[in-house]
Amino acid sequence: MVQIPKQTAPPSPVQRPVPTSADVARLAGVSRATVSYVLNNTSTVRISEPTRRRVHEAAKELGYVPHAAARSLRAGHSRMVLMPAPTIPVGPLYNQFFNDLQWALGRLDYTVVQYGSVGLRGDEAARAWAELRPVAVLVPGSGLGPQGVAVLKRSGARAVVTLGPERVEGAHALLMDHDRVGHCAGTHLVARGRRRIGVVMPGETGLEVFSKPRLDGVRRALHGTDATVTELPLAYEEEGAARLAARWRSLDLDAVFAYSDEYAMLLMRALQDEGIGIPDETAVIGADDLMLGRLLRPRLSTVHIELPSGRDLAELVDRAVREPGAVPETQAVLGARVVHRASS
Amino acid sequence: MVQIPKQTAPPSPVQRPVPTSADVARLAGVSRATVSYVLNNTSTVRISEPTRRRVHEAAKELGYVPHAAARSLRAGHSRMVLMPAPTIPVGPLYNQFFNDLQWALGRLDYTVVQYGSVGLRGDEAARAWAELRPVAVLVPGSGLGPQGVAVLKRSGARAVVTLGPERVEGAHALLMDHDRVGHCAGTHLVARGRRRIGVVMPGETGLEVFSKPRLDGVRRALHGTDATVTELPLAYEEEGAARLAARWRSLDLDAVFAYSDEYAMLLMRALQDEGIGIPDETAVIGADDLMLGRLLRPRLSTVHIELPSGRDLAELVDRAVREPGAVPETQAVLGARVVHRASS
DNA sequence: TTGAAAGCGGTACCAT
DNA sequence: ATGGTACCGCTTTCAA
Repeated sequence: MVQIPKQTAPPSPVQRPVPTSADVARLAGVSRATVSYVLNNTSTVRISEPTRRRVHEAAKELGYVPHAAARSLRAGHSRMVLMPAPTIPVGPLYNQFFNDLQWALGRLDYTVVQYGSVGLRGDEAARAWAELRPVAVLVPGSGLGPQGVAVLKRSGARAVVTLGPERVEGAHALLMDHDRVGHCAGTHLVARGRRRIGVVMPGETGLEVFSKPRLDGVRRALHGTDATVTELPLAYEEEGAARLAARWRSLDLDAVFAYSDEYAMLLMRALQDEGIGIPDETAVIGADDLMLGRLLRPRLSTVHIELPSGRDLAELVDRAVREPGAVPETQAVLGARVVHRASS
Repeated sequence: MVQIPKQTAPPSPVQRPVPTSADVARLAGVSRATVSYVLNNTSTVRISEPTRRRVHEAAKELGYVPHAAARSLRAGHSRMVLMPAPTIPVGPLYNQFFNDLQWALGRLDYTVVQYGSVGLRGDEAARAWAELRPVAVLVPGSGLGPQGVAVLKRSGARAVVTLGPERVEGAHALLMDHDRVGHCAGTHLVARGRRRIGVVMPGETGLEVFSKPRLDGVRRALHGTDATVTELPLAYEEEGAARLAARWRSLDLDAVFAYSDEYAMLLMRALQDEGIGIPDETAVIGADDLMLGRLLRPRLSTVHIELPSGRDLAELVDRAVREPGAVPETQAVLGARVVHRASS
């Protein structure tokens, strides 16, 4: 072999063309049809064993990999389930759910693809997704309107499922109404005799999708009682929490629903540093039932959120794909229950 | 194979066929070529304004959305950057990094797709990715071998970038060696006069990718000193932590590197419940520099990890795509530095 | 300014 | 048991 100093190395070492089934056919001395039959194990056609071997060998030698786009173009459909990748910080709860879902859909022979749609919103995004011709689209959060659903369906999506606060015309809906989370928390605090209830509203953008309904839920729980709600804007940083804690007594609250366990931890620490007794002076309850709540002292009361199982959702998707004409199902799937610990 | 007559009346509302550019052409009374010119704003060709309008109107009326697969099939390439979706629980650090990256690649007009490859491993997975003919593939973690890289390149990927502990032949490498994290922690603890150092090894499967190098890093830091390392297997649950804490004094350790801030919190709580003084009796240091560390008392020392900026990685990808022949770059990109707080 | 037609990589009919 | 070939939807010469 000739030694070539790396400096003079050609900028483009022969960029071999990507092998196609035609190349495999040529090398194996058969037709493209035969290659297709062999590599797909087509059962409607018999190929002799020697031929099969030659094809397989040729394919392996060339490093042949079929072209998914060409295949699905010809087939007129794909098994791709598309989900927009979340753009907001998303907790371990969702990650777990998503992994389950992915696994379950994989079992049903679907391919899950998370599509990064940064900067696109609403129907623009729907168009971008539609270009990929997914067989199903799962859309967390709100932001997809009936028009978006229509675009997707017209472009061949056999199932559109929203995972969010409200149903959208034409799409299946897994209602995940965070109102219920707030309602749980509110009901609990009232039942514990609390009357002046603060509700943390996180400052991070994008979280309003969750925080607003949770707040509304608290309000709903308090309806008909003499309890009051105070909104407490709070960024996820120590200083803000400290400032809030410093004026805490002037707020005259006897309880707070801290949006999530993480915000609860932030606030609890600030309150404790300020010498405010938990739960005596102020009860605190979080949400999400994360491990960290159990590690706080006092142990953090929380709202445990139950997401649908990945398997269930996968089955819904599969059903919808097989029966695209069916009336869209709508089911409330967000379970919420209080886990009472020491902080409330 | 049995032919299914298309006329079989579906129980569903008429499943209209997906509109194609031919449909648009027909409705607008022009050729498909013209449609393509208009919708793509092809600058090499002039189309009269009235025609443009008719085409746009027809497209809108039909709800036409171009078929990405057909397009890239014809074009011979795509702008898709593929990343396998992480299967292991991944922290806020990675999520942040990924969002940045996605945004930065979006700016460069790439489309980022996270591919759910559950159950596939190694070169099997590489094949599945290759079927999508992405222009670039970013692979976090180990698990992709030189063969996998070859498969991807042969199928047209112009850039393969690994984000992991070691470089892989043929691929660009962003070395994220967690050894350095452990090394930081170890060095710090030794400098603080600690000599009998425990290292938490998390029980969750999949985390060995990180925990092993971190352990090795601690070992490396202690090399040449008289300090000793003790591995401490620990699942992420209270009971395990309590059991570990119960036998803590018998372990005779004066410091512990707790793998991450979250494990540190778990362990710290258990140690404190056991009455073990932190940092006097045992120093504790975590990693990841999460907010929660600042909220613990004593405040948690930690190793701050610096991932490459999404923009940098995006630029690397773009460079690699434009210059596919270039020698693969290898750069260490994982920054680690101790944030000293009160727990050590 | 517009249209006809070739062809991207596969698949599945219909012959042979 | 195989091969020929017509598509799938789109872009892009080349001609008109």
